[in-house]
Amino acid sequence: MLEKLRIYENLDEKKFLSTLQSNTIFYKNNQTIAYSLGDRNVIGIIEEGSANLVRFDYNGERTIVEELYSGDIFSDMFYSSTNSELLVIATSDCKVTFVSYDELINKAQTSINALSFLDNLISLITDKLVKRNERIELLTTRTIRNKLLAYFELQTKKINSKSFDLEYTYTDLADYLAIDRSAMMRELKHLKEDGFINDINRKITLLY
Amino acid sequence: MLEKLRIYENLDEKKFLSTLQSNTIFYKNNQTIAYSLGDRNVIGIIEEGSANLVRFDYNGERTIVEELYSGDIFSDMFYSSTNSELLVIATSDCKVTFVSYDELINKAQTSINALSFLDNLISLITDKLVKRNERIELLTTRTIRNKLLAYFELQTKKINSKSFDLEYTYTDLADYLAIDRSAMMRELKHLKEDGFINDINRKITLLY
DNA sequence: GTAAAATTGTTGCAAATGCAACAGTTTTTT
DNA sequence: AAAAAACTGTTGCATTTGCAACAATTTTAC
Repeated sequence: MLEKLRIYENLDEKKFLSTLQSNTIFYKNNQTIAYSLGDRNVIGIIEEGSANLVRFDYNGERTIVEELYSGDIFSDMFYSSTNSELLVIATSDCKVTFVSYDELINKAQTSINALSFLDNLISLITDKLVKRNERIELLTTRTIRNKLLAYFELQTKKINSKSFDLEYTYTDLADYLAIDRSAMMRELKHLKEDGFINDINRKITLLY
Repeated sequence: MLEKLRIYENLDEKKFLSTLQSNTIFYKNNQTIAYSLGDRNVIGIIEEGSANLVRFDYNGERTIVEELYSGDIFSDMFYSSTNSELLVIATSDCKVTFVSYDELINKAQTSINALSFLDNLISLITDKLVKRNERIELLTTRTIRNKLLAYFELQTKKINSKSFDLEYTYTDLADYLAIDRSAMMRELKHLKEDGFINDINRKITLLY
């Protein structure tokens, strides 16, 4: 039995979805999830599986903007339309439900389920905002060393321990911190040499 | 007569605020706006005036995280509590109203005003998210030249014109892009020399 | 309207960073 | 089980960037 998704907390999911004109679609791995159906204000919910929100630069280069897992939501509402083209691409077979935000607001007047959904929606959006604020805090430090240390400190603070397992590959971490991978590896070596950290296969320990 | 703030759109502000235990406080310029009153989930609304959300690093250095103007909202909900200390400091005499998010959700079941407020709240939060996404897009480009061009392109796309007036001082722009100011000035000169841009006191024009 | 503070514009220099390239390892695919 | 792909680890080198410092200009405060 699957755990209840955060977006459906405190509400009767079946009843709620039946009152809206929601639609649920299954996608195969690597398929593009077409969610920008002309009209804005549609919210996609990853019910099962995972997907990536990716951006294609003018020169065709691909960047992962956000990794989406079961329970995550995505929407055009969160991205400026002036930016480069964004696509959501399944990274595994997945099940996605779409609901209309406008309809949701209408229904919230009469449906306690819709109101709870709205509450959960705010919680998920503020979570995204928190994550973005964290990332900006990392990106605005000026040196690779500081970026790494800030990232490591953030992780250790989150789990309240001096050690943690890297959730990214080094390649992806370099991407997340927007730095050159080889330069990052070099700095990582310096941090070890200078006794700031320990790194035993993917487990980072802060030594200060 | 003041224009209606976005957060109060489609609702009777007076009636709405009277149903909640909201409180409105006046602050003098440079005063600290204490909003983190132990309990989380309080939303502050800048009714009049302006303020800065600032962070103090471990070494005491001050960074402006967000500039708040009339109509903007702020809340602990949007920031990870593991981060450094955040303060809201008035940058002019201002009037701030605080409402409890939890109370708001409760009231939304019965009050159409509260529901509209919730709708507006989502709109303002997603706006913040859009802005953060934009900033991250700029911060993840690798060179000063690309940061500047990306910023300039974003501005021109927004107003659909090749020219625009800088909304920041150069000092602040360097801060926003997280680059050294003097290095930015140097690169700006190169961009002019190479015919990419024109800069006639604060008015930037893209020449491509 | 004058003084003080902030911003702009510039430069030399040292340090940090990105780039390119490649070998070794691990993971994924077929 | 073999082949392909992705990731890790490393280095030399050129370039970019940050830092420090200062004069000139503009803005703000009293």
